[in-house]
Amino acid sequence: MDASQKKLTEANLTVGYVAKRSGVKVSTLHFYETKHLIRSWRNNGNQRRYKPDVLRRVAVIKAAQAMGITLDEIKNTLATLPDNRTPTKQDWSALSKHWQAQLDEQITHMQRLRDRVDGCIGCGCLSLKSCPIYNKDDHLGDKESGAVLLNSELILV
Amino acid sequence: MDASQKKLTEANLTVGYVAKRSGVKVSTLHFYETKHLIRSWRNNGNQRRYKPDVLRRVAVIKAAQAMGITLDEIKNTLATLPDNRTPTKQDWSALSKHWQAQLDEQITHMQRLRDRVDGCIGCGCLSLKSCPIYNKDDHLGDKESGAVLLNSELILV
DNA sequence: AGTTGACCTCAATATAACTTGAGGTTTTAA
DNA sequence: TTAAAACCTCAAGTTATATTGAGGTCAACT
Repeated sequence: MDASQKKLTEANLTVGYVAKRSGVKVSTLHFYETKHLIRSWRNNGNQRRYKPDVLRRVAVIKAAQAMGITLDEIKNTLATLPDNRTPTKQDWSALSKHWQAQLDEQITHMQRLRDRVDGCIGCGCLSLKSCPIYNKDDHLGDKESGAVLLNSELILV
Repeated sequence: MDASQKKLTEANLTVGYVAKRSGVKVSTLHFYETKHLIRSWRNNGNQRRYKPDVLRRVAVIKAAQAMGITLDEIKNTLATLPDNRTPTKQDWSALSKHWQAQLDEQITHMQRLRDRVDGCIGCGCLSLKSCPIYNKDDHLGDKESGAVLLNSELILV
């Protein structure tokens, strides 16, 4: 029985093992702990020990980050997981739905943005009178030529 | 003729005007200038003056940032604009194509990620033997239960 | 001509998300 | 049993992207 097997059957993982398995540095795990994204307890020698579900938590954190979600938001969402017991299939599933909705939103936002970029930057009209997009839906008080960004929506005027 | 009209017909804009029109702070324009994202010249009193196309540049910078593109990458792309003359419709259009491709890539990435999250986190199997997704496409050497993130692809094992 | 608002520079501060390093302890394994 | 590897804490450093403030100048209106 090798070291990692032993750790796994005992279900208390060392920080080095978790780092290796989850692909993050030990310092990152320390950092996440100070941010209350993960938890550990200590052995007699004051070393951290983790339950195996920390691996899933870290994977979820990384996936959420890849979606552009901040650690603070991630912490809030992870907080919806049960405190007293190991998360179940249903718990993770609920989380998944949450991320999924967020991703859908982002994708939609990106698509709108892409279309705007296509329409407005691509248009390249460079002046108010000749901009078909601007002339189609005119709602800016200021009629000078130029460009503005309103609420993350690109508008060239 | 009010102040902004005067500035526009003279085609040299003050930093305050550009800030107001583009929706960023004066300090941000200073900052962008140190990063070579925008340019200005100085009047007799050492104050910045801008050509009107700076408004479009700033709008493009903001739009690109909203896509998750870094200022460094934006600078590189903006560098493809002509140095010697004011960008034309064709110039901006080329830029647009560049962003659009990037956005398409990101959207695809997000969609794949969402599907993974749906499939893998949502699956919630919590163990190797029962994970249909893992069992379908098994390419990890390590067969212990847990979770890893490989190349931004979420994989639970 | 004088006051007020806009501008200037440069240094410091802010936030997120980590990383690095120093100095010391614990665990593991030959 | 002892040396190496892994761990500990705490402070400082890092990168990106700005923002704020101090101390001083310039421009615009009355």
